Amino acid sequence: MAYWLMKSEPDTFSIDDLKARPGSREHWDGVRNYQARNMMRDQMKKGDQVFFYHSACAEPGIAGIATVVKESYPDHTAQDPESKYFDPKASVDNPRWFMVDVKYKRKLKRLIPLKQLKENPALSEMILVKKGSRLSIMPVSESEWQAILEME
DNA sequence: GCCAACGTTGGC
DNA sequence: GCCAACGTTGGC
Repeated sequence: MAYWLMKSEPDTFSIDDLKARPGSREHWDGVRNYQARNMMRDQMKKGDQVFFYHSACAEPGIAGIATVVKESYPDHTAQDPESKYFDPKASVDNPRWFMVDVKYKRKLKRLIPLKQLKENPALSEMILVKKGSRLSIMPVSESEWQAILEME
């Protein structure tokens, strides 16, 4: 089992929104970055654990935990001209973009702010805290996962 | 295959 | 809303 971190803008889709979905599960559509896509498509497995990160908001940080419940399949929003994620280069034969399904597990006891993640020496190598990193999906090592849980 | 121009992310 | 840092696009 692997650990991941996935970013979402809470104004669009927050941890509470995930919890409120039918079955508390949702497909993770809209990823339009190749690095993030490749990890989702090739490496994310059912049962993997995910930190749900709130980005581009007043208080960026880790809000909760989700579980991967369905492995990668084509992101249909890429083929929908009405979608803001529409990609004219995507097709049924060449979907180009993929997504997984995740299920709400729990919220952390408190939101762990990015600021505090940056201050934790155990997390100094985390992609999230590296300058200029914009990856919306990234692997988290087991030691980083544990270190973050200890900050709860 | 280079690289300038453009678009996006996301913290602040 | 600003803007630094990246990623992507497309002309050549």
